[in-house]
Parts: sequence; structure tokens; C-alpha cells
Amino acid sequence: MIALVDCNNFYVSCERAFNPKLEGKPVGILSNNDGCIIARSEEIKKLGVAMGTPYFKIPDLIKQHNIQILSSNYALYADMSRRVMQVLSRFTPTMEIYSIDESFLDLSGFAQDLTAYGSTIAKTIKQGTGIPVSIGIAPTKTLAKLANKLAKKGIAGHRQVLDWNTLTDTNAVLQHFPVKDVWGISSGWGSRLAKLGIANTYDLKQTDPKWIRQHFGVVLERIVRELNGTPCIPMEMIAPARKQTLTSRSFGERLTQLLDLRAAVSVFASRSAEKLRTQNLCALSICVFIHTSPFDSSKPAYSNAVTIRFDQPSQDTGWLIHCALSGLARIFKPGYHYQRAGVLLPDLVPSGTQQLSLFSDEPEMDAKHGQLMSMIDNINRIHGRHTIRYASENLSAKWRMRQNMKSPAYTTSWAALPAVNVI
DNA sequence: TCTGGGGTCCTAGGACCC
DNA sequence: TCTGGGGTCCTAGGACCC
Repeated sequence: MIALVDCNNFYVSCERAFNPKLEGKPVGILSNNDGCIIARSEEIKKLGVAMGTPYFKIPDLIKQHNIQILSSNYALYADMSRRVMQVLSRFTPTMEIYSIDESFLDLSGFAQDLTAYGSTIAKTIKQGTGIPVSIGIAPTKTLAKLANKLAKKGIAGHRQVLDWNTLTDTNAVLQHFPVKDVWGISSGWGSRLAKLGIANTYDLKQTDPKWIRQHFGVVLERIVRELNGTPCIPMEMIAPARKQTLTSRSFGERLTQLLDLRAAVSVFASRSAEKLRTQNLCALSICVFIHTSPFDSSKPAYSNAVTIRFDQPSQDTGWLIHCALSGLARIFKPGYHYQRAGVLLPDLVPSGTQQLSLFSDEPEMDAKHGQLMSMIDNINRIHGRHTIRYASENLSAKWRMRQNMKSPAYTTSWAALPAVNVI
């Protein structure tokens, strides 16, 4: 049996844990650059605010219902996630951290009442972190995800925790479950299936897996088999190494000057190199892209990207910035209002196993660069993220994103520790 | 004025090998 | 008249996830 533990409205719950005044009120958390609403409390969902609604489109609704809006605070969410996962890991030896707010727990061989065990887990998480969770328990991951959704809504007297095996008529439940809400199926496949007469999840469960494979591929076939109780998606206890990494941002204001873009792309390349070093990876190539706003039809549109291959794998900030900037120079065209840029490292390999270039500089130079990078990383870890950086990162700050309503870094900065008033 | 930022897997087709 | 049988690697595009 597999349990899926999912935090309720995770970002909102993190904010509420340190700001109880948000309790009971409609709350929305914004994406980077204060663009869209990407996390919602139950109260704001009831007001009809959809996932991904652009913030600037609903000023009246916000005023009318006193909706609380916050910029996203990823330092806080990442730290709260770490705490939740730490508590969760006490309850099983085999756990897969699936996302910032979800984990699969393998409960095979647990003899006791799994609903009661789930309730204990939920209570402990809430007490230890302040975060409310819902738990679905079932024989496969797909059914555990499904049971989790039902537990969130609450069906047939089950709320917060639902053990699939305790339901008396699962087929009746599946008949009322929309296909597009099944894990791994979205509206694209959902509407294709509907056209073929597969209207609900019970219909999908009854469909011949071989027929599904012919018409949709092996991914959907696995889902059908999982709905029938046959595990096809294994637990991944050890996170596999990243295959690519992307650093990109929308700008706080549109940029027209190459200088401003150079600063942004330098920061993205530098951040990418840091990610490589913390994960012990090297990049074989770098891709730089820039584009104008896809929504603004009043100005000329332009987008372009360029990929540069390396002679040998690298995780060196100076080299990545150098290549990123030379790529940028090749695709930059004056006269456009740029909205976003990014640095993509699409081919990653483990560091330490690199094939060296036949025409490489002295190997001693590579070693020196490596020492320089660990020195910089150490200083920045002790004294704060951007204590030492490359000069080109400082060319301009015009591109920096908007974050006008961000809460303090309650748990990761001494300066932002919450104060408690004892009366 | 204003619209996020990351990822993965699968498949088909082209180019090549013996 | 008639033209094999087995592979690999790479890329682009499409589908999905949080």
C-alpha cells in the first residue's frame, strides 16, 4: 500500500503558520514578478479566482472581498517543505519526495489500521510544522493520488485521510471522477477520451490497455493498469540526477538596452553554475534565449535562442557567463522591448567523470578554477548568497523582478525572526 | 502598466552503422 | 518481376507534472 501525503494549499499554509491573521480570509500567492495567482486558500477558490489568474485583472474583486495577496516567498516554502518531509520520514523507511508539497510513503507490510495511521501522521505534521495535510492510501500511486483528492474534498464520511480499500463500492466512486482529474491525464487527453466515449474514470478503467497503447501510447496504458490495481509506476527513493537545468525570469520592466540584458543573463548563468556545483554536475552546452512579451500585440515581437557547445564539460561560473554573453550578443537585436531571458543547460553529466578536451588548457588551470569556485561557494554560504559575484552581474539592476508584497524569511534569516509578545 | 518558473518522459523520423 | 535484417544515436515536438 502506498500513501500520498499532500499539503493543503501549501504556500498559503506556510504564510498562515507565521501570520495567523490570514486564517479564515481569502488568500492568494503570486508567481514571480507578482504576475499570476498560483496558490489559493479555500476562501479565494470559493470566490471563483482560478489558478493562474493574472493579478492585475482582478483589482475590484480584491478590494470588494478584502483578499489578502502576497508575493511568493520561496525561501520560506522550501524550508517549511524540508521540515514537513523530515517529520514524514519518521513514519516509513521508504519515502519518495515527489514535489515541494507531496510525498509518497510505502506502507507495505504495515499491519495496523491504515486510516488510523494516516490520522496520526496528519496530526503529527500539523503539530510539528503548522501545515495541514491530506492523505490518500491505495495499492498504486495513481489510486493514491486519486484517493488523496477525494480525502481533500471529503467523501462518504472520509475527510483528511482515505484508505481506498475501506470503500465499499470503488467503481461507483470512479464513475463520478472526471478523467481529466486523474494523475497523468490533462484536458488534452481528457477531451480526446471523451470523444471516444470514455466519459469518466470507471470507463477508462474498463478500457482495454492494449487498445489504449495503440491510440495513446505506453504512458496512458500504465495509468489504466494502475487504475485496475497493478503497480506500474515504481517508488523512487533516490532522486535521479538532473538532466537539464533552466534559470529564467521575467523582468520587472521591459528592457531595450543590451547592457541591462547582459546583467540579467550574467546572473542567470552564475546561478546555473551554482546549481551545477551543488548537484555535482557539469554542462556540455549552454542555451541562451530572449523574447518580447507574448501578450503585447502593440509592439513588434521577437524571440531567439542560441546554443553553444563546449569542448569539455564545465561548472565554472566565469566560463558559463562568458559563453552566455557571447550567445546573447549573437541574438540581441536593438529596437525591441524585451520581457524575459533565460539560460538553459540542456546536457548535464556527473562531474569528475568528464572526458577532457584533446586541446584543453593545462589541466592545472582547470584545477585552479575548481578551487576558485569552491572558495566562492564557501564564502557565499557563510556570508550570504551574493557576497562575492562576477562584475558583469552588477552591470544593471533594472531587470530585477517585482516582489512588492513579500513576507519575511521567518525561518532562514536571523534578521527576520518573528517576535513574540507575551502579554 | 501589469500575464511564472521550473521539470520529465515518450514517439517518430532522419541519419548513420554492419 | 525481383532489392534484408538488424541495430544506435540524435532531435523536435507533444504530452504531462508541480
